[in-house]
Amino acid sequence: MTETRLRFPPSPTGYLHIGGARTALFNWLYAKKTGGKLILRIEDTDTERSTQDSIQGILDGLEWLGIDWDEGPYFQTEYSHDHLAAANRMLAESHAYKCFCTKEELEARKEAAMAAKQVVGYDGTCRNLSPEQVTEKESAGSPFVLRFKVPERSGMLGYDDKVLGRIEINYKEVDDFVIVRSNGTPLYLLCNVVDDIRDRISHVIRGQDHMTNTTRQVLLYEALGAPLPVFAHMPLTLDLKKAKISKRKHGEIVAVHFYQEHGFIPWALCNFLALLGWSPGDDREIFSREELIEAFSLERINKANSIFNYRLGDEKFFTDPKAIAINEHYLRTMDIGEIGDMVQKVLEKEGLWDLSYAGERKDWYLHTLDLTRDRFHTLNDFATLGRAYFADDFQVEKKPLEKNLLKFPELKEWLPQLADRYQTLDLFTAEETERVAKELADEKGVKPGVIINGMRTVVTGQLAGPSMYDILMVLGREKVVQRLRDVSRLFQ
RNA sequence: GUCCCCAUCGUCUAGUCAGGUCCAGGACAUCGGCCUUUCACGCCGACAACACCGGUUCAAAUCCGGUUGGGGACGCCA
Repeated sequence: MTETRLRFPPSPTGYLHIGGARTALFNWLYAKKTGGKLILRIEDTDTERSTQDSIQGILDGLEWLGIDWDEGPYFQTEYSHDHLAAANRMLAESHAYKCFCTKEELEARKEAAMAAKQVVGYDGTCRNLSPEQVTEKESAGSPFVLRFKVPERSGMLGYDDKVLGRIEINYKEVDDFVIVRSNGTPLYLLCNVVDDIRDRISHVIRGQDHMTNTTRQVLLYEALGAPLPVFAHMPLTLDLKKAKISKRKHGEIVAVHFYQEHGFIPWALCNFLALLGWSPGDDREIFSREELIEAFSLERINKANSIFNYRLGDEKFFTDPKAIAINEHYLRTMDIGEIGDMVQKVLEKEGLWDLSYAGERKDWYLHTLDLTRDRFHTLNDFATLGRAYFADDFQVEKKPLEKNLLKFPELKEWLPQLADRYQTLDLFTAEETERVAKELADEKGVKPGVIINGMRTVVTGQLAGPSMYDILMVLGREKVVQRLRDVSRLFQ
């Protein structure tokens, strides 16, 4: 069997979004699965909208996700010679013809067809121009485009789709499409096929929104005398209103960098994306890289579109709850060293990173992450909810402040007293600090919870957290005493 | 409007090709409980779906037809 060759061909007209990332992921998975190659090709023939920033954004996004490629990036504009050669060959072999219809004429005819509720498509006006007529128009300087000449055949035009099965359409439904613009530049339908042939692409995995393109491209392959690749059209990812997700309509929430900025673990996002439109056939939902590659197959890609269940304006569920759940799973179960590397970037960005965390305090650093990660949802939480572990300027949240502190005014006196006792403790251990805290509660005639929760609020700013005495050990006597003594500032 | 594709819990899905083991399984979310003198994690439990109509069959979520619904495409964008 010859090598499988797949490609991811983004057009650099914006950031990488999750739909594109998912397409890239599926292609990557299949390439890995079959021991083949993934080719990255930047389809930048839309010079109006392509930008350098976008190219960089796509590259960065793929790198962050861990989707690597074997060849490229190739740039489509660098192969325009190939595209034009193919177009000229088709013209010479009567697979294409010059069309002199102007945009205005086409527009008028289209509207007329719409009004008359007829099929909207090119009517073939220039298809049967005689050589003399063509020469005449050309010498008159009339601009022209090149149109593909759809064969006059009865019956059906089709292909076998790996996920959808046989797809067919009647030849008469396909109108003659433009392959080269009047300014001489080739169009997507053509470039894409020419490049896929040159790059020896064996499998084309793309969204179902390309299905009509595929039927027309089948004709192009035929005209160019090239064998058809295997086609697999993935279901689309829809928004809550069941519209195709797009950068323009959905903005940040569908951008890969949004997840990076919100503290997602890259592989967690890949894992989530893989489950959107594919399943292994059993109950597994969490996959390592190797497991996913092993389990993946084109046949198990779903036919039906899926909905990206994002939520806007929800603090905890800022995106699809399942994506967050998967992220949490990795956050709690991954090797703490790997988590440490990822959190380092977050802390650096927030100005909370200390070089000693990678040196003499590394054990402390990793222990702290391990202690707190069970309650967190994203990597960013270490710098926000967990800020008190790395800095003194943390915020005391309103809810615990009112519930655990202001409600008990006596704590203004008691907590500094506790600080004094901690200060003079022979051994600052979990057992000792617990004993002393309970002792104080006993003396004051309150439940230990009053002291403990007040202490938690002052020391971490949070309502929830790990075992109080574990926290004290991580923070160390000095910080604990200092924060407890300073409690009066919160009673202002 | 025309063509193409699709249709199982709120969401992601298993089951459909080889009809019975499915009064439909898992996950997320939600709700309840256990655990925890915090909150989570974890564990246990509950709620919740075969779009509709007809046909084939002893038997249909599964096969066939239709209806409805949803999506996509209809560019000198990619």
